[in-house]
Amino acid sequence: MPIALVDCNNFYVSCERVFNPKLEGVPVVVLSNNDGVAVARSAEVKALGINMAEPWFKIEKIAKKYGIIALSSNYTLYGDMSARVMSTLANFSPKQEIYSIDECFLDLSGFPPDSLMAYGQKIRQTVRQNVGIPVCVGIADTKTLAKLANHCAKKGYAGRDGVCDFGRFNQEVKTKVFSKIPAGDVWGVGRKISEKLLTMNIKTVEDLRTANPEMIRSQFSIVLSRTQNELNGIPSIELEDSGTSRQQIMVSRSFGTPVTSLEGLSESVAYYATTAAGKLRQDGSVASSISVFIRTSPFKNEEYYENSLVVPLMNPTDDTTILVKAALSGLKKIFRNGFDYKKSGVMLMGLQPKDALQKTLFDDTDKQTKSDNLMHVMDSINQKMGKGSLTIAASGLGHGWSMRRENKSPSYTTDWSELPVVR
DNA sequence: ATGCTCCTGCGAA
DNA sequence: CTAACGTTCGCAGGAGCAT
Repeated sequence: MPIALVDCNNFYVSCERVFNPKLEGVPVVVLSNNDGVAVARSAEVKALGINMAEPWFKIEKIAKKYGIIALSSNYTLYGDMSARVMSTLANFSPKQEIYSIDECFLDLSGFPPDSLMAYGQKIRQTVRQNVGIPVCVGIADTKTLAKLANHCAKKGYAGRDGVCDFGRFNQEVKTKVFSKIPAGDVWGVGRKISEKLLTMNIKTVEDLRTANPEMIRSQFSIVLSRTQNELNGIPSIELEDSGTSRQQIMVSRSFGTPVTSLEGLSESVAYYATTAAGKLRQDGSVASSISVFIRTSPFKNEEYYENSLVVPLMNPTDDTTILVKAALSGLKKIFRNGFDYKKSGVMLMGLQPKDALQKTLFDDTDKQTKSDNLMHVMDSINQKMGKGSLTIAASGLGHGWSMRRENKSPSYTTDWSELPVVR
């Protein structure tokens, strides 16, 4: 019955610290793409009152004063570190659900209940030793409670040394702990729902747990009902097998500098469609439609414009050239002159496994084989020579729109050419 | 009435 | 130099459409 939620502490910051010990003990933030907002903060930065998703230009003044080190995000590095953490954790349970880049659930059914604290410690020490990343462990009978236990472990509320097992608490102790935690800290309760809960005088986790279930179901949704069940120890969210492939692929970026022309937008859209098609082939899937969107900045005091369009594909495909053409045809229809565009993107939808693809009347086997060969060559060249070595002409070469990354660390684990030279 | 597909809103990391 | 505010994914529920 027990489930563990293992979550890496300040994951991106911790990744950077593994390779640069000078970052230890000093305030560090990692910024999002385009150096836009803070997406990871060290404990020292959190202590300064800097929030998640705080824009960098607002942090910058404080940063100078306190010597905050700001790093551009390096997703290649974090992805590789994540894979190492996850494979280490896989050894601790026959069933693992990788929930995000920095956390996973482990099924601990059948483990002796009184040994779980020690097991949690073992997990922490092993990950720290093998990968160098600090983690916290929360253990409870449902996924929602395991998340909450992890929250407690991180805050040091209850539990010791980064591990918290609710199985050791009786209801009285749980009530005491739950009464101190805001309802908004519960997994599945975001800004909107916690605001609405507050108007009903539901402030804490304990308030939510003991609220009238019929009222929760009628005033909110089936999702919050399940969350409430889980807070009461009734499992209502299944542990999923990782390995089920995703249902959509999204590639979008904000621009470093605004784009006004159709040509500029076309380059970006072609580039994103190319990237998305690569991911699609990696998954071994084909897409049956592609959606394209563009938008201006929602923050500027100018007229806002955003639009999107879904372009259906006659035959589901993983061919870059077809996907790029479709995306560009959609872009042409939604483009309006006279705007400063700040972002564009592409989404592949209706994904299905390529091998299960139904043959249609329009199928041309010879053409299909040629396309597959071309895509294979494209993928292997990009694999050998580095991402973006070979793209289609429509994506251009200048990339004046591409994002800012002023302070990126080297891709230590995945790119030889970025390793520092040692003499 | 019933069953779809599409779109939007919300949440999470 | 100024201005500058992320990305990707799943799910639920309602709208709109066809039958």
